Amino acid sequence: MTADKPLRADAQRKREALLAKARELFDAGDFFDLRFDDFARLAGVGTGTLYRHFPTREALAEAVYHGEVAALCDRARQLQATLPAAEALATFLRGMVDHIHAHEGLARTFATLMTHRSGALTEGSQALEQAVTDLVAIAVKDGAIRDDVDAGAIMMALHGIAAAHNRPNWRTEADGVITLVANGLRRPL
Amino acid sequence: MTADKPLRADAQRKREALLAKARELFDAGDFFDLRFDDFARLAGVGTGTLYRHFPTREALAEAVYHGEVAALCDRARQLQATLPAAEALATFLRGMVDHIHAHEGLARTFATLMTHRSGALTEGSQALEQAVTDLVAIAVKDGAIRDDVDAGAIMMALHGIAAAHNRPNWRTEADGVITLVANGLRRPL
DNA sequence: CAAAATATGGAGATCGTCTCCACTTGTCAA
DNA sequence: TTGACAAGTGGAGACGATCTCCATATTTTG
Repeated sequence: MTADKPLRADAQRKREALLAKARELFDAGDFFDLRFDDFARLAGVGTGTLYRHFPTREALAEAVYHGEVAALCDRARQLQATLPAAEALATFLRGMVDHIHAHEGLARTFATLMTHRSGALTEGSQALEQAVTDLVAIAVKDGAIRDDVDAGAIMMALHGIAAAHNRPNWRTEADGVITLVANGLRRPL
Repeated sequence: MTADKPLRADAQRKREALLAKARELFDAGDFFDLRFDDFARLAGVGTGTLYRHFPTREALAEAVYHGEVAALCDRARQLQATLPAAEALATFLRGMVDHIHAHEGLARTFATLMTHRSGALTEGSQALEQAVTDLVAIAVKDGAIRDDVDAGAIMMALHGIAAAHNRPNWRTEADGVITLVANGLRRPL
């Protein structure tokens, strides 16, 4: 399911060009404001080619998103190994806010990926959710946090943060959410 | 700003027809899946008329949403008057989850209204946010909850809940978020 | 190096959204 | 009433974005 096809040389090249340009626009935040056809031109590729590689804008967004998610997951694992469970979780969440803050595109993807009901969760979101689930599981086992709240709830909160990234004082409010979550996770007396 | 124009009789009728049909589809959850032109037909109205009354899909959604928001705000005021502050807030939030659960359309509107960066917040959202802000302010004054978290953070969490309304076990997770928030709001030792 | 397989690009089909205006309906004064 | 003016209507078609299709180009394979 991962090693699909041995892709031809030029195809590989075009695909990479597409991804490179996408990443560029992604961080600039222009990605979602662009006509999809124009994006093809920008990347020096015909529309047909673009569509064959990435059937929809979201598919492309997700491909980019994938790299970022991988990095985030690594970070999660690293924190998990070096910090006490509850702290690892809190630090990870704050890191997510930083990341969303720094990468406009990630926020939008995160948001649209949720809004556009895609039925099944996308691969990227699942990986991220798994990372959170793991962090939570460990913290629970250590008795560091309450055990009656699902990791899904935390994902929801994160989605809220990402979806609202255009609010006037987003940063303060986002930090507020994290504070609430981190605090809310503490075991009730 | 409220009493715009003395609208003609037939115009009033058409407008009402539009709103009625919209409400119907809204609760069924079909509203956002429909071609906007087709919606006009469904309501027995020409496209031109539809567009004059409601220039965009969101405008119409918001008009419907408006009624619901009014009800929710009333509820907030009522709770504020009859319950201790912190409890009023928590109860209100749980009520929101119930409401979103019962009205598919509300959830979607809530979500798209946020995602589609409309720059300024819409009237409806503002009213709702104001209600939450009031509940928070009172609870803070009573010393019932911590004072370092903005009402905006709570709105974000709610948005997260609404945006994710299509997740498999939404209800459980949504309740989880509320638990986190309610718990997180308690004053730190 | 020829043939088969694979990929390309961009012209144009398709499909929602939205505008425009010739016509209908309501209002109001006489 | 009725005429004349204002207000509103509907739907054909302009528009703009997405996506398909296939004649052509490139790579791989034998």
